[in-house]
Amino acid sequence: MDSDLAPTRLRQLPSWLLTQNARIATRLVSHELDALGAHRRQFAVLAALEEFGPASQADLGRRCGIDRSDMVALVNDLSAADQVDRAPDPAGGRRNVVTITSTGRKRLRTLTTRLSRVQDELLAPLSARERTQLIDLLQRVLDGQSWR
Amino acid sequence: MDSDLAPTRLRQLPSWLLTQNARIATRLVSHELDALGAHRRQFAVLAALEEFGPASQADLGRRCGIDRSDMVALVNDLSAADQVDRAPDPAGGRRNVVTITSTGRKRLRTLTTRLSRVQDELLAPLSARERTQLIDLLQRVLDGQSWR
DNA sequence: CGGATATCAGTGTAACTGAAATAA
DNA sequence: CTTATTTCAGTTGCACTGATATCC
Repeated sequence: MDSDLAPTRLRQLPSWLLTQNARIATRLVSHELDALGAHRRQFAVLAALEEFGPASQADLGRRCGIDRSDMVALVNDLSAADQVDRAPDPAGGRRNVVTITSTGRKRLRTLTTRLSRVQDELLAPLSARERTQLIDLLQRVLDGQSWR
Repeated sequence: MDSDLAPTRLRQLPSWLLTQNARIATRLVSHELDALGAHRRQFAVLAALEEFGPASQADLGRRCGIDRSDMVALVNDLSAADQVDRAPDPAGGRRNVVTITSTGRKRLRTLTTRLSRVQDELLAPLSARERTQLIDLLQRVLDGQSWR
């Protein structure tokens, strides 16, 4: 695809621009992570665990924008790779407590550096000032949406 | 999800912001189009046909960022709904010529007004000036990528 | 009884891969 | 033979729905 060949109606439609940008971002990121056998959502979960400490699967889902029902398999995989521990919450309930392991922290560090390289590639057309501007605008659009 | 609860590592990661914004944009758009039995990519194809005139399926794919192999079923559906005509190119080759019909133009007009309402909803947190800024930044990031 | 959670089964869409067939 | 196109078959990741089970 050559996006400069796209119809004006699409090129000026925010929802289309967002999905197309997301598409190329996903492609760049996935390709980068492929070499490590890692997935985008695993990074999100590990980042949430490191920043906020142990959490339930439902919390992780809310924080990362991942459905709780998808979180099950996600935590299964991370747990199988010893990047997180999953244990029933001693406080009771059905709740699990998911904790990042030292292996998980190491993995997170690796993924972080890899991903930051990809961001540079993705945002190459923009100046540093424009990049922070874009980040700010995207955060505000996202924060403006309430759902469920 | 409450995006303001997301880890800093995610909230400042452009690729994550793009995919999350794309997700909510897709949800808003799809929900709006559901009532009409329409799909997002149908709008893209119709828009391309109206702006550039009859085109091959491969051209449509390049213009709209849709894989040629997915374009087959897409044109099948549009054709079944009499929104486009598909005929072998008299110039020869395997190429088809896809043409928008008057039904298709009417459909495109309906979809356009519906979609512009959704954009307002999506970009509600931004001023008019910020919206054009966002559009500009997204266009430039997209244009900066060359692939295949 | 709610209310929150975890889990499972299944669906739909989009994006993509790879190969075959067609025709200049 | 090369190239572009259309088409088909299949895979993957992701988002989502709905139901069930568990626990306070």
